[in-house]
Amino acid sequence: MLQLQVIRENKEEIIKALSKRNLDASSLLDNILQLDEKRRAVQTQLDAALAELNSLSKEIGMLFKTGKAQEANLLKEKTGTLKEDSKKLGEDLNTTAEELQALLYQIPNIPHISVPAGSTEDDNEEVFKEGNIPTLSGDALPHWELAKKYDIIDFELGVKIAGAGFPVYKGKGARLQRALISYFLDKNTEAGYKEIQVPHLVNEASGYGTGQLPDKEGQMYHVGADDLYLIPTAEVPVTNIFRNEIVNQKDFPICLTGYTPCFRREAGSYGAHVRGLNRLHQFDKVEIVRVEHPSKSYEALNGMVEHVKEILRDLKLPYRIIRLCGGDLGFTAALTYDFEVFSTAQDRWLEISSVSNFETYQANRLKLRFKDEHGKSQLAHTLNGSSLALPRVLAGILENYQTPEGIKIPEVLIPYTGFNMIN
RNA sequence: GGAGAAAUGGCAGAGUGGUCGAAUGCGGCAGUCUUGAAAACUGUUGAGGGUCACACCUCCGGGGGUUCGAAUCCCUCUUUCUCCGCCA
Repeated sequence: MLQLQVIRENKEEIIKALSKRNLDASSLLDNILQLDEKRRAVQTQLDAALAELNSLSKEIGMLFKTGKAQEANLLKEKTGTLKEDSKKLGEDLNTTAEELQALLYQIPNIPHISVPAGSTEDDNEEVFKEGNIPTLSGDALPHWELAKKYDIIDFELGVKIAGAGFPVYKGKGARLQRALISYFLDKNTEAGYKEIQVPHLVNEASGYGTGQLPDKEGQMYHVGADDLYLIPTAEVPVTNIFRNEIVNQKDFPICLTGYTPCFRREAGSYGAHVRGLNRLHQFDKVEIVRVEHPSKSYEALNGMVEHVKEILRDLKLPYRIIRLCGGDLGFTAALTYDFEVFSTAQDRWLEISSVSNFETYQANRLKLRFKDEHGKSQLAHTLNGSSLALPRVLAGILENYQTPEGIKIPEVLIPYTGFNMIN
């Protein structure tokens, strides 16, 4: 959420920046500024009424204390209309503030200066590419065929138990997945991220804190009886650790990593591109989250990008990094780098990580602040990234590491799997 | 699930209708002293709105009510603790 004060002072710049998202925010911002002005005017009136009421009350108290009950009772009568007024003003203030809030929730984050203009993923900018794309024999299979061939992932069984998009991992498939999780967590821990385990269901306030609500309401599974949401990413519970917190500046950088399953309804996305592990309702992910001083957040973002690179180098997977264009950029992000692994057998790139800086957008919703050197509280910056999303890494490994004899296991994973071949 | 108790500032903990945004202790910050540190002493130290700056307003778990006046009384929700039951 953008800060009102920033909107007040930079309306034109914001409109211009948001046009990169193909959004014309001018009338929205005008409405906001108008409501903001109204809100402050009503607040001023209410404050004045309350101030008078307060001083009358004090006076009455004094009069009673000194035994002048008659005078006190006279004053009492004067409070009636003041109370009525302040009640009305209070109601007016509440509705105005709510309307204002609802509008503020509709504005996405301002794209970073480096974000390219554009409307679809075709306008994203490739910024880095590394790794060798293996040449596979002609009978190379996509991962869903390999999964069947070696009996390591059972999609049909998942359908029986839950539905499409809930695969069952079996035997060496399950073990490989667990190995990846452990490896990622170890790698992140070595890089200074503190491992934590968090709830997999979150309340509404948390959903608003990181911006999934109200923007992506329909994308999350909702448990109606308890009014909780299944997390679509660990970002939500992990970042919400800091909701309503004022952290110590000395604690920066705050670096956390956590493994969670992720649940996404993925309403409306069906078709050939979602076969196999490509798009699931439930999948595993290891996430890294950082809370940073505003002056350090882009340095931190680059650090996170380098970290994910290193993991992919370790796994010897061919990948590229793209900078998302304005049209593809997530609602809450200022700048996002996506990592994509080339899946040889499918002949396409699969997104396996998304690393973003949210600047103060989430922090403003979360009320996540820190005390600066002058003792003033300021909004912190939040960042996060996947390191990594499991299914597509798994797909990439299965497809790129397949041989006529079976699927080889990347060397760094062998200590975790205990085997070096799926056959 | 049943019965009871509680929720106050970073933490601990007072405060049962008026001058309480809130005693006191610890912690934090600044200073004095010291070669330096510790100790001791002194001062300072919640958040938000509002203002050029003041004034002023709001907040004692959330919401509502009583009252001229609520941290304090009432209702309700949530959470925590104790006991009982059940249970991975």
